[in-house]
Amino acid sequence: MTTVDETEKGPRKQADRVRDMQDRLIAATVICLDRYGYSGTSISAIQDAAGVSRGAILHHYPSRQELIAATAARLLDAALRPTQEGRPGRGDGAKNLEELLLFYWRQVMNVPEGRAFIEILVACRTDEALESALSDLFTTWDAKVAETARHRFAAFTEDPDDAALLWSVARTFLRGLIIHSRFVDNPAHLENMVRRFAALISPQISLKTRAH
Amino acid sequence: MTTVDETEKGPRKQADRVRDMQDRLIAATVICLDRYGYSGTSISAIQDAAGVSRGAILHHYPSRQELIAATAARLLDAALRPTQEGRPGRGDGAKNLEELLLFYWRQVMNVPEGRAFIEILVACRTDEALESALSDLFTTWDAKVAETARHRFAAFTEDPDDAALLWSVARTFLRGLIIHSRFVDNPAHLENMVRRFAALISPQISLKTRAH
DNA sequence: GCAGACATACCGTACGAACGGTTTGTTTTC
DNA sequence: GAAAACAAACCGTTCGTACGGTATGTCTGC
Repeated sequence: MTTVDETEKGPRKQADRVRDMQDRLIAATVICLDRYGYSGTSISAIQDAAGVSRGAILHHYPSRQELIAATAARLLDAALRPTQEGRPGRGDGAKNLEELLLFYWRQVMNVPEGRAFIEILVACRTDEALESALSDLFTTWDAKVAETARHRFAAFTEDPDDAALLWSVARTFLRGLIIHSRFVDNPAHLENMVRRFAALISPQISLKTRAH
Repeated sequence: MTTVDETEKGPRKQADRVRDMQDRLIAATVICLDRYGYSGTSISAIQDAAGVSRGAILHHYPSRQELIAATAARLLDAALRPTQEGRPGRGDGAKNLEELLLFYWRQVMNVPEGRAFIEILVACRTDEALESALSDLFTTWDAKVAETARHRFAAFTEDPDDAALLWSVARTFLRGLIIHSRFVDNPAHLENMVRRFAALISPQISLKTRAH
């Protein structure tokens, strides 16, 4: 009778409970990083945002740093997907580079997940322990994105790696744009900068038509 | 006899003492921001880096935040100068855009002052008080830089503001490159990205020959 | 020109708050 | 009933800030 699936509430399987709790914790961490920054993302803040007790957090992640690292891993994994498979009806699978960059700006970078990840990246620069815990993840992720870019984009130069290089330049620009927001009061101006950058890069790269 | 200027040591004038102390405090703050990040730049850390007492810091700057704000103001003021007047023999007054961007990357952005300023910018996103204390400074500084860019650069479009827009795009990219460093182990690759970006933007902009 | 009043720069300590992490206790699942 | 999941009280440390006291510089009246 315990194996009967109740759709009401209170998941009974332990594996589900663990997954749900960890999802809640990571989601709360993302929200805190976006709202309060890296230093403001204390265990107490995460506790309040997730609506759980202090012990629950430390049970799944023995230290604050491991929770942050797990959050970074999940964010990287999630950011990998819209590149590989265009999510239907969400704006990816754009026909030109301006549409694609605007999609990335609106749906990947300038969202809580993107801003939270930048907080982690900036913190890694001065946090030795966090950096060493994530550096391997970063390099492999970057290589994976480069490989995807090689398949998806075509550059007008002979160098096959140029498309990947240009795509990393584009991501770098979009990340810088998050920081540049402090100088600009009007969000529309930021999108104009995206469009201007797209105009810069468009003559040098072209979207491959989806083959499959 | 008190008006006789001694060049030996021990500044007697109080105004000199104040200036020297504030210089030391701001320099120490820059070092701490670069090394330990925003959250790690505590009063204790600044105290150790400057080699002064705790009370001396709080005397000149009644709170940690005001010291950070004063540091931001000084960094912005210092960053304004190499654009207006090419410092002799330091690499500015470059002949093409690639040289100029590499100069900015090596001598302005990827230095303790540049990295420290990014820490402040990122902190402003989530620190309401710091943001409101600096937002006016940021907008006026950005406008000043744009004005300088309008005079220094010439864009190949009819829009006179396009040069300023492109220059802000370039600065945004260089700032993003500081963050992108986490993904790259080889610093030479970062300079390659600068060169690739310079190649993107070079056909669209041209350096005005210094008239004066 | 100097003595005393005043203002400013600087120092050391103390206190409240918040943090990360541990320990102990309770509930749920198998 | 044993182990895992969760809750809550607790501890040591560190932070920012405030305050009392001291040294140094500056001004004023005679």
